Amino acid sequence: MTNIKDLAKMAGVSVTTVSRVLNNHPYVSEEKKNAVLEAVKVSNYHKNINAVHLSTGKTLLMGVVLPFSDHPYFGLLLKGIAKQALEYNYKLVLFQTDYMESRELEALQMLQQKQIDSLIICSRTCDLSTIEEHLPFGPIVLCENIKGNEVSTTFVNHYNIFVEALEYLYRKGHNKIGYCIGRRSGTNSHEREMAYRDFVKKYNLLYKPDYTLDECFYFEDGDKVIKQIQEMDAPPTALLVTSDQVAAGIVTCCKNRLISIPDELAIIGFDNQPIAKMMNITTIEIPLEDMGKNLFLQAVNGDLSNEELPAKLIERGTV
Amino acid sequence: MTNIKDLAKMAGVSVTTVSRVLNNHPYVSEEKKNAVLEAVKVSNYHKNINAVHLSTGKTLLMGVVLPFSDHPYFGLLLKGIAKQALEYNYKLVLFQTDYMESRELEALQMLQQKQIDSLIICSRTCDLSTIEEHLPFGPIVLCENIKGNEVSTTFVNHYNIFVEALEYLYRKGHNKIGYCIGRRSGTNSHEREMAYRDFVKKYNLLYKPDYTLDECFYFEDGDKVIKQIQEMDAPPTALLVTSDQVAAGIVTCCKNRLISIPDELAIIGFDNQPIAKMMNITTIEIPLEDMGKNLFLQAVNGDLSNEELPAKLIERGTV
DNA sequence: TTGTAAGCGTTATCAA
DNA sequence: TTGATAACGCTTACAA
Repeated sequence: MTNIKDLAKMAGVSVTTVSRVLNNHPYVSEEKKNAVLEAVKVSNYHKNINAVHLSTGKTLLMGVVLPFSDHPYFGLLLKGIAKQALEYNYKLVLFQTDYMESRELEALQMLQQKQIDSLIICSRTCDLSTIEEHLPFGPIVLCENIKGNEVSTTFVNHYNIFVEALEYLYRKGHNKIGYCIGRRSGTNSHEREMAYRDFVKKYNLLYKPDYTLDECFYFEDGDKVIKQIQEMDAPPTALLVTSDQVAAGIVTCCKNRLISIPDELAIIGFDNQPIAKMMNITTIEIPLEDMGKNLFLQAVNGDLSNEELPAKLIERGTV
Repeated sequence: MTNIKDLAKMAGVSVTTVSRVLNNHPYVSEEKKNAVLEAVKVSNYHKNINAVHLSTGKTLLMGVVLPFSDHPYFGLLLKGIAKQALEYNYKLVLFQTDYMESRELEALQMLQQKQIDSLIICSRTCDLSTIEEHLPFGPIVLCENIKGNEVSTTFVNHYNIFVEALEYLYRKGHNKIGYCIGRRSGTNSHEREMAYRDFVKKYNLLYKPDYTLDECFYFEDGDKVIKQIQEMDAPPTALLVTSDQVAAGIVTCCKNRLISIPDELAIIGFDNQPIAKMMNITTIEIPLEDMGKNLFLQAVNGDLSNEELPAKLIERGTV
């Protein structure tokens, strides 16, 4: 495998000159430049990027931590990140964690080892303190509502969104409202629970623990939700579903079982994914792609900021 | 940032000894080992992995090229790859191409530059000759039915699968059969078209170009399919749909429009994703996760092989 | 069991 | 405009 030294010999110049040509630096005569370029061509030369990294201390690699790569929520977020990455000439290193802390630690370790320049954590399992410990090694940005810390964040306000959606359902006459989430832990889930509890308190409703349905990630989980609801003696009349896929699954299942929507059960989805539009599902639009873009920018620039992006209720046919 | 030299000084040993300790090599006295470990701890030392890469010529990084990261087909494939990667202590570098050749070339370039050790291309846009040109720089494996070449491949036989499915529908009394695919180009699509044409010829059926519906990727594309079908003067009575998501979208759309399945329209999906089970869709099971695993193994080991994995018809309620 | 020193392939500093 | 040469931080013969 030819290297820069070989090129220098072939072109009859110094390695410095070769490096200059390779990196488009000024102060190289046209003549020598062509000689180098010619040598590159005939030798089929390619830079060893690892040497570049070692020398420059940069990798143009950004890590992205997410629990599942096969979920549309993260798919969309990733899309936004990837778009910016392309523009900035960065490559992405994916860490699919399945919510296992050990996988997150691997990503943090790669940051320490300078294998990646910075890290975006789309959904976190490890402690915030663990994150902070790794901050000296490079920018880490989070996708959750945390402010005034050392970490940059981009997020939507899930508390406000939840309150807004609950109030909307309440105005429509519902007072038995349940909600579906992915996992119970995590900042987002915590915010939602707070919102729900505050809502229940405000209107003097009964707080029922089983109105909170967890482990709802995919379309097919809709089945499970309906099953669980039907076993209750006082099932909710409306459901806040934090994923359009799950909402779509619920709607489908209801059609199969001849449960009328929204009469017997009202549904509000989340994200405003294409599937929600197709199935005419009322949903909360989350600007996932924009969030991805913003996360990337925070990560490359390494500047500390906490940015809230707006969400919006989209009224359709399931409420 | 402390380096191996600093550690050596701190522990009162040579850099070699430090390196030995760091890599668990034998022939280090317990005493010196502890001294080094202590130095590592107090200095909060972390290897610069780029130096390791430069020195060893390896990166433990594998590239994965796929068109969309937000599609369940590739999600499942990726899952299989990721599982093996974990076991082999490899990290994955993701290249989301949106079927743009330039993105594929970026991946190939990273292979040339030794930034990744090997490359898995889940779906290809560039020429096979382009792939072959890059083979000297590291293993490249493909997920399509190509044999006897320089490249390793793992695939299912889409020709046979299609024939089998078409025959099955024919036996069930269908002779106006259409099919939905993603893109028209690519080895898989080509195989399917061949199978379809051969089937049509075998049974002396009329070949109708508009029975081939392309750009079907997601659930929401089901709508489009039904719309297109309904505009035909002689619409197909059965559809082979190369993605369970799209099949599910079609089934959903049919329910909305009171088109009876399978009486008015029979559907066969592909992949046997969870959504197919939930919606009781007859489908062809493709061992995507296993394929992912196999692709990874071929890529790490760098041995040349072409492996066909079996697919299986799963009879459910849509035919 | 330990250490010296020569790579690995770049970039960057400095002098010419 | 050019070129020596010293980093960058690690691994690994080879010698002791």
